[in-house]
Order: sequence, then structure tokens, then C-alpha cells
Amino acid sequence: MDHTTRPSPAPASTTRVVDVLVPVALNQTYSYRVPRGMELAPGDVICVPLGPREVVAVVWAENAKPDPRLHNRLKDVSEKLDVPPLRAELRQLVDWVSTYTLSARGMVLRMTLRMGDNLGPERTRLGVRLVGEPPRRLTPARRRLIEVLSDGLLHGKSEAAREAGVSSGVVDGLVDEGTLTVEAMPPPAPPSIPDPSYAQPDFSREQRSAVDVMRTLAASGSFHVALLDGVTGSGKTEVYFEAIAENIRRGKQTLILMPEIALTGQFLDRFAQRFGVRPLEWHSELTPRTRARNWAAIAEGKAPVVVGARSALFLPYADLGLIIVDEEHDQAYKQDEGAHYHARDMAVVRAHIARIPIVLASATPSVESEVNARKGRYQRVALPSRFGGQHMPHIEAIDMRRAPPPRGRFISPVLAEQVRHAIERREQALLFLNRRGYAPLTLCRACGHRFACTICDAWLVDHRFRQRLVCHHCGFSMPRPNICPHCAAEESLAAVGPGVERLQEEAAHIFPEARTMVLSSDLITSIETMRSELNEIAEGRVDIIIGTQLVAKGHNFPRLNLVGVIDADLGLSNGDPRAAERTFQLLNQVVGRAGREQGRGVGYLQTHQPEHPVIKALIANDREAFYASEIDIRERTGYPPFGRLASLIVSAGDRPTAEGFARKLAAMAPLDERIQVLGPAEAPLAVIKGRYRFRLLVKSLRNVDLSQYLREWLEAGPKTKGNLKLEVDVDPQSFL
DNA sequence: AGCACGCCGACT
DNA sequence: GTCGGCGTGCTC
Repeated sequence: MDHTTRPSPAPASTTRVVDVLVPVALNQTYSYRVPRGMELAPGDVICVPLGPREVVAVVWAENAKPDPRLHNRLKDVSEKLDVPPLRAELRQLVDWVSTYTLSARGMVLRMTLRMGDNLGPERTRLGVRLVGEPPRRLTPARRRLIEVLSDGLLHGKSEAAREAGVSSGVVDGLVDEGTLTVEAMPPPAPPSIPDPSYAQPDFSREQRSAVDVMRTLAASGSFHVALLDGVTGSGKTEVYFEAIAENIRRGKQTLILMPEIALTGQFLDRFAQRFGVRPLEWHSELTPRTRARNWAAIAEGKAPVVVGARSALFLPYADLGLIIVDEEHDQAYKQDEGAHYHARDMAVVRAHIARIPIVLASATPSVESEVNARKGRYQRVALPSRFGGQHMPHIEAIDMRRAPPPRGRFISPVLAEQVRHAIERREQALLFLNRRGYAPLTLCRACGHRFACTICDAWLVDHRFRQRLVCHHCGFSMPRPNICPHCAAEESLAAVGPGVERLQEEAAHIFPEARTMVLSSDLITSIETMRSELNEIAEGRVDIIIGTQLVAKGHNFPRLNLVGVIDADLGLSNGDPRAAERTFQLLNQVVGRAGREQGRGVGYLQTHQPEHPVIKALIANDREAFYASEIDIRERTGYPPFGRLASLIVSAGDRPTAEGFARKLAAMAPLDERIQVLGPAEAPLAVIKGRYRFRLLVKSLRNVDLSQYLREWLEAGPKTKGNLKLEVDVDPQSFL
């Protein structure tokens, strides 16, 4: 752009300039000129040129006095998009999350703009209908197409072609012949409106007081956190539905956050039973078109209830009145890629900024939320028993030191006996093992060679279904060889340890007549297949379910009364400060799958340490004991929520570079008697994808602004360059 | 995050 | 001689 040739450049005072947040890895805003005739205010969604491309961005502020050094570099805003502006509440959330997590503000904004490039009016889609005579030349492709359209209804043009397995050329051909007509498809129906009075559920006396609290909460219209605390099967969902009903009556939108959207099939049905229709879904598998449509519906306030995974938190709700965080303790709320944030915590922040109530629901609250409830910061709403007189499952430990399974097997005789009884009673059994694949380690019996990933510090996991050895950290895989690559011995490779696939083999061997099914995240291709497999189980077409933690989450299997945990110790002994909490929550949830609808559930925990406090608390069904001891440990050691943590991971292509930088960084940490900088130490997973990793752990008192401390430190500290990478994780959940 | 610019190995 | 690998650095 050549400004010098302009006859008379407009005086600066008449050219308005706005500061714009662009969705790239930048913290600062960029200034753009507002073209004549365009009205812009903070929050407006616009298109701007950025380098060689155009991006969707958001006006963040007026800029009355643009930086003179930029005078001739300012570009014009290209276009104002016809969507509702981002409200101040959401802009404030973006700023807050960016400041707290130390991630670039532009990257946080990006999460709210995840609607694809399909904003704006919908183009009318074309449909075809069968009206005339068949064509003179009837090819097989044409025949298939006519078959698909034989109902005489209007079909989407591309859908019809896809369904018939023909190209769109075949469709056009039949249109030319007069066999089909082209008509505009009716616009897609707006999201259906949930009816708060659709069904009037029956509540027990205990539930009724919780329901009252929920309604009052939703009606209050002010910031308030409730911890809805009820065991699996106590009717938590139905109880918080009443808060949603109240919120719908007030004409406000509700956001329901779920840890794992693929597992919400039954939830959607229950929602429909209560409200007549399903809520709007938000998840990563939406097509771009649907995504844009849902985004617009949310922004225009036409979607009263949205259920979504953590990313749904950053959507531009027109009038959000209530947030529900289901299974609030779940690890899946923590995002560890790109921006590191905990959706539950950020949901509380959003509720605070928007001055609205929020409900955290769980059968096994996080220690953080439990402490907040005990201190009165959160209002505890307790649902003590299972609904409908169901009993809590009875839990027993199986001491694997005394009653071990045969060598190379993993199901103890006691558990096998119980599974047999369950099958004989025509009930289902669930065998839980949180390990994907067939075996976690393969070694050569002749020379001792172990198969390890060449670019990660990890063994290769044997996946027999896929016939490959797979690294769970980088995705590397290789065919399973027959010959040891080290000593060339034949038939010498042995699988060590169990995975769910191996467990299925063993179950099939012990119970040849039983129908088994493995549920594991690596075997899931889509949300749809996942939901249909879960339905198959719910309909009783499976006798033995073998699953990883996928099966622990939110699904009712009516005929499931027996749960066997194959290795209850897994995850207890890895030096992670949250290991105990996680194991307690996970096993409690898994065992809670048993006996939800009929009979009395029984859970067996195969363990080598029945004396471990977590195992004992599970067996005694003594939540109090677990929380008391865990809270005590955290308080004594200053771990969250009694102190704050941040982890800094330094990684580089070679070990000395990573270690050197980490040491330099540690040496430059500002002194502060309230803050400890631990390390650097080699990260527990020392190498991932060929990158060497060192970790610094920052631990502070609770009242310290840890983010601010980190920012000052990193600004003054050594700059990363080359292939050096520094990842900052405030409030880390995982310590790998 | 993109995307271009820039400097070293195998080929139309 | 060019095509293209991804390291480095900028985007108002």
C-alpha cells in the first residue's frame, strides 16, 4: 500500500482506530483503522487482514491515541460480521484465563471463535425429488439413485448421491432427463425448546429438599457455588434438572459441562424424558456447518440448554443463567494441550464474572471442592442414599498374595467364581483394567530384549487387535515381529502383564460360552459407534464387559451387578501427589456401576495391598475416612488446595540443552519466602517424541499470586530459542 | 497458530 | 542447475 501517492491523507483525528484481538499466539492486541461508514464497538466480531491472510477477530477496545510508530502500517478492518458481539463478560473471561494460565490471549480467544469459517447467512441447500418417469437409459447407478428417492420426499442433493453411492453427476443427469426436480431445502429447524414442565418427576423426601435448594439457587440469579454431592445412583442428574427447569422458566440459558461427551447418550435420553427434547450438543465431532449453526444459535440465545465438553465453556452465550459441571472431579476437565486450563475452575470463574449460580456435581468430589464445601465457600447439597431403595454395592478386597491366579493369568479364582455365578444368574459382569492393549511389555525370553519406543522413554504396548506394537505417548507403531530383532531367536517373544485385550482372551478361555466385549478408547472410531456399543451392552447382549476407564463414566447397565477390578493398585504407587485421590474416585465410580437398577451390586478389588488407606476406605464404603486422611496430608504438605502449584516443563531435542536451560531458569527464580522452586529434575517421562524433558515444580502458599510471580520470572529469565520449549502449567493435575 | 522467508540435500 | 525439508521470525 503506497500512502505517499495519496493526494491528501485524511487527518489522524478523523480516522478511528480500534484495538483488535486476533486468534493467534499473541498476548497484545493489534490496531486497525475503521473504514468510513463502519460502526464498531468492543466485542464486535470482524474480519481483518493479518499478514498474508484474513482472520476472524474481535474488537477489544477503542484506541483514541494509536501508537505513532505504527502510523503507516495500520491496515483497515475488512468487514464486520453479522453475528452478536462478544459480551463484556466473555471478553473479561478471555483476559482472566489468559492472565491466570499464562497462555496467549489470542489463543484463549480462539476457543470462543471455534465456529469454523462458516459464519453468516446459511446458503440455501438444494434438494431433489422423484417426480417423473424413469429415464430411457437406466444404468445401475441411476437405478440405485431412484431407489433411494422412491419415497417421493425431498432429499438433500449430496446426501442422496452419497446414500446411493453415485456421483452428483448422476443426480444432475436425472434432473436433465426430467426424472427428478430440484427444489430448495427448507431451512434447518431451529433448536427445539426444552419444556420445563414436560414431565413432573417423583422425588423422595431427601431429594425434595435438594430440589428446593436447586430451584432457589437457579432463581437467585447471583454468583453462588453449590456442590451437589450424591453417590452414584442417588439421582443427582434429576435433581439438578430442576435447577435447569427453573433457569429455563426465567428465560436464561444453561450450560451443562460433561467430562466426556461421547458418553452422554443416556444422559441425552434422560434429558429428553424430563424436558421433551434433547439439548444442543457441542463437541469436536460436529461438522463445520453444524458447528457454525450451533454457535450462532448459542450467540443469538436460541439454544436454551447446551451440553458440551470443556470447550463449550468459552462459547458466546447470549444470556447464560446457570452452569452445571457434572462429574466435577473428572480429570478430563483439565486441558493439557495449548492453553493449560481446568474447565471446572474456569467455569467457576465465568460464573463469578457473569454473576450467576453454578452447580458442581459429583459422587466423589475433588479434594479442592470438598475443602471448599467444608469451609463454607461452596454450599453442600447432599443426597445421601441411592434412589428407589437401591443399596450401595458391597465391596470386598481379594488379596492377590494369598489367592493368586495361575501363572500368566490375571483373574483370581475367587473373582472367576463370582463371574460364573453372575452369568448363571443371567446378569452382567464388568472386569475393569485401566490398561489399553494386550500387554504393556514384550520381551525376548532368549536374550531379555525389551521392545521400547525409539523416541520416547516408554515400552511398546502390544495391541493384538491391530497386530502391532504401539507407543502410547507418541503413537509410533510397528508390526509385531516373529523374530527377536536383537538375538534373532524365533518364537521367543513373551507378553508381560495384562491389558484389556489379554483380559478378554482370558475371560473367553474361562467362560467359552459367554459373550464378551472390550471397551477401550483406542477401539472407538466415533461418538456414534461408541453410543451404539454402549446401547448393546445396556440391552443385555453382552455377558462380560471388559473395559478401561471409559466404562467408569456415566453409563447405566441395568443387568450389571458384579464389578471386578483386576488391578486396584495400578496408579497408587507412582509418586503422584494426586494418585490416592484419583484411584479413590476412579474405583468408587467403577464399582458404583454395579447394582444400579436391580439387585445388590458387588465389587471385588484385586489388590496386593489391602491395608492401603484408599483400598480400606473403598471396602468400608467410608468416604469420610478417605477425605479426612487426604485433606490432612495435603494440609501438612502444603499441596493444593492448601498451597498452589505450577509446573514448568523444559524440553529440547537433546538432553544437555534441556537440562542447561532448566538450570539457568531455576537459578533466575526471584527469591520469595512464600515460594519454593523445586528442581529441575528429569520429568517422570524423561523423553517424549525424541524430546528430553526437565521439570521445575513451583510451590507457593495459597494466598500468593503465582501467575504474576511466574510472569515476572519468565520475563526476566532466559528466552527460549531454537527447539527449546517451555510449557507452563498452573494448577497441574498430571505429574508426568 | 499460520505463513513466508531462508538456507542445505536428492532429483524432475 | 531446481524442488523441498523444516528452523526462524513476524503478523497492526
